[in-house]
Amino acid sequence: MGPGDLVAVVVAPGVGLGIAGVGTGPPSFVDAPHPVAALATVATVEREIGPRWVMWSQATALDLVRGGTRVARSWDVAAVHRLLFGGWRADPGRVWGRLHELQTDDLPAVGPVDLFSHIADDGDPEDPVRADGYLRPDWLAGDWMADPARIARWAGVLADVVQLQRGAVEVLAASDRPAIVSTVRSESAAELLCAELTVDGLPVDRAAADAMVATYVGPRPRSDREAAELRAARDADVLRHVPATTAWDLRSPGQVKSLLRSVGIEVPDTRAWRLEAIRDQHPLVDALLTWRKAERVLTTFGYGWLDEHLGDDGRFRGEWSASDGAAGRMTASAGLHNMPTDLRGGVVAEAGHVFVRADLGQIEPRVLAAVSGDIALARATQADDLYAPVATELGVDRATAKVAVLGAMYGQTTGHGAQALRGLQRTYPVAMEYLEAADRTAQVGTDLRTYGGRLVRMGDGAIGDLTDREARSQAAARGRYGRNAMVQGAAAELFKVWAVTVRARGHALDARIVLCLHDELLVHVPEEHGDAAATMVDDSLQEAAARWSPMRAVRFLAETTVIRSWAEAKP
DNA sequence: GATTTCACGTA
DNA sequence: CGTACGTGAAATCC
Repeated sequence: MGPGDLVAVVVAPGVGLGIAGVGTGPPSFVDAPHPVAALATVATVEREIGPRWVMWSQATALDLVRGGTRVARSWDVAAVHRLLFGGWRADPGRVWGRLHELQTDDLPAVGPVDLFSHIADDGDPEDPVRADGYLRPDWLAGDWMADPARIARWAGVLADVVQLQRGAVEVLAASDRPAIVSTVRSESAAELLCAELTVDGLPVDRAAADAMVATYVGPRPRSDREAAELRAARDADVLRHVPATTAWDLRSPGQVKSLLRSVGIEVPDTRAWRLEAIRDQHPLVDALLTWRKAERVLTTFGYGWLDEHLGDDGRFRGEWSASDGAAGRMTASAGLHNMPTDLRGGVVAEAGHVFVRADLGQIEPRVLAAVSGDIALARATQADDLYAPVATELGVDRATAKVAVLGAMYGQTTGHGAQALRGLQRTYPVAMEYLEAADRTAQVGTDLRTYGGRLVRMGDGAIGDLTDREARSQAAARGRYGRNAMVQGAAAELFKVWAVTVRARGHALDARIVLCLHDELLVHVPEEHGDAAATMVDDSLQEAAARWSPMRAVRFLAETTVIRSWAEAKP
């Protein structure tokens, strides 16, 4: 065994490990009932050899990290499955079935009688593979942990699966997506990073966070009764603008609409941007908008939110996914990705530490230049502000150029951007044709594949009975979805290469990524290494771009600052 | 009780 | 009739 060789590992907490070299011999069981002792084996192999660990999914990485063992490299079977076949579900039964070209729409399940019961009963129960070729549902449900022989066998199944995946990746690489080979590595490492983010959490200063919340909803109520009184007082602040003849519920959009009608304001809905436009029309509107802001903080990002997710160790925790949605972006729960910017003052580096905060500048148009191979647009990426040269080329002002470029990537076809769009088609025909080809492909329901090789499935939409108008509208929506997924997806791929490069290079400085936000990284580092870490983050972007980008000529840049609180970042 | 709608936060 | 996501409360559907 040598560095980078594939080694399959399965973790049965409290029982032991199954380990199998891929293509190098029979699987084995490591008997170590104590979780730390079990994982010490992984740690030793990691240190002495440094293989690429094959895992079924991020769940294994979580087991390892929670046991105090972190590994550098992996092959995450679930992540690779999502790349190859799209969608989100990537449990072992589905992965196995798909690789063996079995029907996976309705997988056999454990439990009461089902269509497969007659098959499930025959064959050797110690064989994870049934007579019909599917994996045994009881094994999938956890019976693989029943004894050492099964655990070892389960590692063997994983090793077989990765051989098949490797074959599928090579076929795809040889046909039209050479980048898939490196995407497999970066997406797998992103799963490791997500496991670490989930376990480590984000540094949040409880007192500072409480103070941020207090500016919107006042100090923490001392009792439920006080909370109810404060709530009533906030409601009354809005309702004093109307006669007290009706008991309006401000939390009900329907009633708010009626409430507005009672003062002569007619709106199709009560969304904030719509009310913002008529803020001066009646004092009620202004009061309502202020109330909404406080209500949002109170219900979603208030004291309850902090109590639920902020640990006594000063770390705020959510669960992280490395590739969600159509485009394969990272997602996080517990509101980590939609925390209002106004509350970022609660995110504070620990004593003796600082944050390095870095965000990619104008990532989507730069990525578009790269994946489409548009030489003219690549030339524009040389500028710090890409929209400036685009505006010059088009003979329009910067704002118009920006709206046009964003509109092209999002599929906007109306409004002021429409005129400039024709200029874009003249000046950057390769990039625009790339977007339009994606649009056309998606419109007819054909699957797409991003530059990095992720399958974007288009087949899921309902076809049903539609009027011509509805059908056209749905086709157009699919077109926008498809063209955006190609850009957003490629941007997510580059972002993850950057993030996992920072993860790897950061070790020497004790720098840890604590937040990923689509185009932004927050890195926590001992303060004496702050400047060095900032340089490392910038260097990592150049390294990532060199590895990822199909075009050397495309320039990527990050704005990087050393800060103590996330609020110090420019908005 | 589960699902959908509306609303709003981030990129 | 630009995109993607997560969350909470009310409305709606079993």
